[in-house]
Amino acid sequence: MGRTTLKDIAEKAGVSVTAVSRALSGYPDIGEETRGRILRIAEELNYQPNIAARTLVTHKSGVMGLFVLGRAKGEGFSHPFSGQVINGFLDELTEDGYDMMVFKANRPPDSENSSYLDLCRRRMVEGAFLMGLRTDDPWLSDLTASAIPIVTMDMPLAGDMTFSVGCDSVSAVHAAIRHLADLGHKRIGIVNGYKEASISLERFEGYKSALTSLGLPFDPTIVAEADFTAAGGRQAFLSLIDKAPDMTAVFVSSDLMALGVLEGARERGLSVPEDLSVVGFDNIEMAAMSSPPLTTLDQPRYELGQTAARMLISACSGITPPSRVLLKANLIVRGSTAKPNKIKTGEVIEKAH
Amino acid sequence: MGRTTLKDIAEKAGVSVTAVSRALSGYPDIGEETRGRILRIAEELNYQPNIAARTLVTHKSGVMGLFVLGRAKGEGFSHPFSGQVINGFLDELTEDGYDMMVFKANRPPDSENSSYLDLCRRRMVEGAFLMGLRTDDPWLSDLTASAIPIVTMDMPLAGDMTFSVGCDSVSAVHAAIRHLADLGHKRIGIVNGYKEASISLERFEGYKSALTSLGLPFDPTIVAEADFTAAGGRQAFLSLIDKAPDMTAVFVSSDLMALGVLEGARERGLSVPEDLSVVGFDNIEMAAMSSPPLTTLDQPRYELGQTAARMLISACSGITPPSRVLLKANLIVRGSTAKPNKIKTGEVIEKAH
DNA sequence: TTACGGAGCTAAATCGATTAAGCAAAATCT
DNA sequence: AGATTTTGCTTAATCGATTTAGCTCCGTAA
Repeated sequence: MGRTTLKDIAEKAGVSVTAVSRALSGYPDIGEETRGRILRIAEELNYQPNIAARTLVTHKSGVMGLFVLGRAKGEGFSHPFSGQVINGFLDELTEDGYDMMVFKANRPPDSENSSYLDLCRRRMVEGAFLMGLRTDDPWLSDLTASAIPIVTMDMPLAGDMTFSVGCDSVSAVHAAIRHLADLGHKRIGIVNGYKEASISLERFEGYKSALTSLGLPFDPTIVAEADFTAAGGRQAFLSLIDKAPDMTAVFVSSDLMALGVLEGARERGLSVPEDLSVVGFDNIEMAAMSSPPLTTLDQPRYELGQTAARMLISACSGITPPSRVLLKANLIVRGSTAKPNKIKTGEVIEKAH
Repeated sequence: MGRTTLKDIAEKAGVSVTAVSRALSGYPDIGEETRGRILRIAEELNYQPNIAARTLVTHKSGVMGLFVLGRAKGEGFSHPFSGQVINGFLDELTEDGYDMMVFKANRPPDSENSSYLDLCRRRMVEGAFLMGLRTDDPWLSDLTASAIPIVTMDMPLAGDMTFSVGCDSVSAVHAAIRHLADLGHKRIGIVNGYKEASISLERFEGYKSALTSLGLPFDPTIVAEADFTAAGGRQAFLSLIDKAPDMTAVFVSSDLMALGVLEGARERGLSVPEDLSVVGFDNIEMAAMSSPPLTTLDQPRYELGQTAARMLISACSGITPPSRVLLKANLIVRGSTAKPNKIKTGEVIEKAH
C-alpha cells in the first residue's frame, strides 16, 4: 500500500521534507529551480496529501457538515425541497476547496445519541449547515452556544456563531394573498405546516397581516395545520372544506401539501381553479407538472444552498456574515388560481355551454 | 480551544495515555477498577476522539464516499430517484459507525480534475458508492482497477474491487409489457433513456425479448430515446405518436419521462388511459400523485441504498460480497393503464353517454 | 576587514491517537 | 521455595503532515 508521502518526494528530489512541504504550499522561500523539481516529482508520483495528517496539526479539516434532520425513514434527502439546496451548498463548497460530510439524525429520542456538535468535533468539522431543524429540537441550546459556525435553514438561533438563511416568508405570503384577493377571492383559507417549524409561524403571520391589510376578515375556522406531506395536506383540506364549503381559495404552506389539496379537491368534485384556487409554496419540480400546474411561491433553493455555504466559509475565515440572510420568494402564477366562480358545483355543467 | 485529549484523561486518572486508549477501546488488559475510573473521567470531560489522529495511524477513516454524478446544475441530489437511495445508504452506514462524505462531479470535461479515486485517497475514504455513472465516463478504467471497494448503482464494472447493485431490469420490463399485452395492447412503443446509461440497454433488451416471447412484432418506428427528463420524455413521445398514431400503449424507462409523456398526451388530446396506456419505471413519489396516477415498476430505492452500504462495509472488512446484487422491481398497477380503446379521439364524447 | 542581512534550505518539535514490546507484581504451578 | 504464567500497566515508536527556529552561504554596506 505504497502511498506517496512528502518523504518520498524529498528523497527523490534530494531535499528535506520541509522544503517539499513549503514548495507545495507555495511559500516564497524555496528557490525557483528547486520548486520546479519538487513540483515535477510530485506530479510524477501522483502525490495526494494525507489530509488526516494535515488536519491533525492545523486543526482545520476542510470539511463542512451537513445535517439533514427529520424523523421518518422517508424524510431527509428524499424531500423534493432539499435536493437543490444541497446541490447549491455542495457546489459552492467544492468551489472553495471544501468537502462535505453528511450526518443524519432521525430516531425521535436522539437524547442517548451524541449532539450534532459532538459529531462535528470528532470529525473536526469546521462549520455546519442544518436543514429541517425544529423548535422542539433537544439540542437547540447546544447549537446556540456553539463555538463553530452554524448556519440554519429558515430557523434563526440567537448565538454568536449561529446564522441563518431563508426566504422572506411574510412578504412572500403577502404576495400570494394579494394575488388571490386581486382575483376577487374573499374567503381564503390556509393549510399551514406544524407549529414546530419556524416557517409555519412566519407564514401564519404573513397570512393574517395580509388579510388585515387587504381589509379581509380573519376566520380561524378556515385555518388548518398539517405535517408538510401530501397526505396530510389532503386531510387538512378535506376537514377545512367540509367545515367551510364557501371557501373559494386556499393558501398552502408547501407545494407537497398543495398537491394533496389538489387531490382532496378532486375527491370532493371541485375543479381547480374553477371552483377553488390553490397557491403553494416552494416551487418544487412537481409543482409545474401537476394538473393544473400550481401557482406557487418560488424559493431559490440552489441559491439558498450557495448562500449557506458562503456564509459558513466566510465565518470560518473570521469574517462574520450577517446573522440572517433572507432571499426573496417570487410568486409564479400558473393554472391553479383564477377568479372565483359563483356557480355551485352541481351547476358547473351549465357553465360549459 | 481546549479539546479533551487522551492525555488529559490520563493525567486526571493517574495512568498512561496507553492505558486510557486501551480502556476506551475495550481491551481486556486493563483492570476493572481502572477502566471504570477512566470511563467516568472520559464521560465527565465529554471526551471525543480525534479521528484525524486515529486515521493517521490506523489508515482507516471510517468514511465512505458517495459520488453523485451528473452534468447539469439541476442534476445530482435533486433527482427524485436519488433521495431514498441516499437515505438507505446513509442510514445503513450510520448503523455501522461509518460516516459519509459526498463528492459531486459535474463539469463535463472533468479531465483536468482529479479522478474519483484521487479524491478518495486524499480523504482516506475506505470505499465509494457511485450513482449516475455512464458508459462514457472518462475515469472508467481507473475505477475498474481500483484498490478500494467501489459499488456502482446499476452499471457493473469488471474489476476485482468493483461491485454493483440494481434492479433486474429485464424481468421488470417483461412484467410491464406482459401487463399491457394482457390488457389487449398490440402496438406498444417505448421511450427509453440515452444509450450512455447501462440501464437503457438492459431495458431495451427486456422490451424486445418481451415482445418476442409474447408473439408481438418489434417495430423500430415506435422506439424513441430521451434524456431521462420530463421535457425530454414529452418531446420523444410527441415525435412517436405523430409517426405512429395507432400506438395504444407506451413503456417509458423512467417515471420522470413518463410524466412528460402524460403531458404530451394531454397536448395531443389523448386521454390516459382511455386512448393511451402508459407504464413508467422507478415509482418515484410523484408517480402516485399524477393524474392519472402512474402504473409503474417499483424500485426499492431505500433497500438499494442499504444494500450498497452493506456490500461496501463487508468488502472493507475483507468479506467479498457478490459482484452484482439485483433486487426485484415490482409492477404497481395504477390508473394510467387500461384496455385499449378502439374508438378514435373525435368520438370519445359519444362514449360518455 | 568586519558586520549585517537576505535568500534558501534543514533539524526537530508537534498534533493526538494506536500499538509493539517490555516490565513489575501477583497468582499459579511444581 | 523456585519457576512460570498471568494480570495490569508503561515506555517509546509511529503515522504524515506543518511550523518554528536556526543555520549556511553569499553579497553588500560600514
